[in-house]
Amino acid sequence: MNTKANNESKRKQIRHYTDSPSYEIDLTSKYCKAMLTQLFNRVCHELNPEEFAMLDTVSCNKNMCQRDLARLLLKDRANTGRILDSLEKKEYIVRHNDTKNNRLIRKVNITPKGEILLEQISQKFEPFRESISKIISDEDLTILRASLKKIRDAIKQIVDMQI
Amino acid sequence: MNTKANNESKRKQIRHYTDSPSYEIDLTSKYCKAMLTQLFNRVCHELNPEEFAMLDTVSCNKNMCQRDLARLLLKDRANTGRILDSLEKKEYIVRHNDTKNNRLIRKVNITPKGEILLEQISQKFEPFRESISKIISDEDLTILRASLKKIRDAIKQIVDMQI
DNA sequence: ATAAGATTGTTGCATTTGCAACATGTATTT
DNA sequence: AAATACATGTTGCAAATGCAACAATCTTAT
Repeated sequence: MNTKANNESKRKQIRHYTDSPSYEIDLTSKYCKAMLTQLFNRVCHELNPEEFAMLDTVSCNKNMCQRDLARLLLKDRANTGRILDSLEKKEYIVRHNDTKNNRLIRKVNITPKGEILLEQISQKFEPFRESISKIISDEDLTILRASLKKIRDAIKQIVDMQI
Repeated sequence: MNTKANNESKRKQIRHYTDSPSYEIDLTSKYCKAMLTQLFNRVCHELNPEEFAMLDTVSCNKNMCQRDLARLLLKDRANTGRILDSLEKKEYIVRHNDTKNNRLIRKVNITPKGEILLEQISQKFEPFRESISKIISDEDLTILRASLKKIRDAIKQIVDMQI
């Protein structure tokens, strides 16, 4: 084969990380995070974006234990517990002890107060959903989501998330 | 119009943040970061992923001042300076004082030692580039990148990044 | 001309995050 | 039965990050 010639040609033509999809995803994620931070600073003083994402996940997944929440959100158990502490203190969630495979766990559920807050915040997001639907077509959005999922699935098989 | 009936129907059907593209991008970015962290732990002890992204950006943008680098990488000036301190101490970059609009600035450039390291790391990334090209078609990758850029551009107009 | 404001980089501090160790209790193995 | 390994959640500490204040210098406004 042409491996040696290939290596020579590759040496000149570096593939930069900053041109990779991974980097663009990271960059875009930073933009999204900056937007969320500013939005919450202006509009919602009850939660920060991390607590909001956790509350939304709790709302979508009833009766889930902390570690499974951590796995969904890709956070470690320690910070998951701390965010839940904060949400519980503000009475947006409740925790109760339960068992899973005969092991003691803490299951989490959203309170009515939490549901109401989530609904209020969801309405404030409406303009952003609309603006995204204006700049990206439905078909492209479908492709975007599918591609992101493919990337996550591929990475899931390579690295161990050990949460 | 049907605004009131519309509101009623929306109240029941909450749009969850965890279903949004923004959330999926954030999640995927966490997967990518986890992969990078594990990869660097195994394979490269000279740099961490943040330093690597900075070095790659410096390599792609000769003679750039620190604040412009911060703007490209979406980091604040403080951390940009700290990462550059580390890279300079390891002799992968050099800084020299210069002026821009008659103001004193520090311009950054990669050293030959830095170029060599970057090339080595780039080659170790090859398997990942290949695996991504296997799971996502070229057309979908083009759409993915374009959509991400559209999202960044839209956010750029809404929020001030003040770096 | 003096004052106010802008640009660049650094420092210090508070918050967040990541990671390892621990406590507790359960399966599994020998 | 004892030992080992696993699952869940918590605690403590180190590292990373974000943010505001500062120093130095230049531009603009009054």
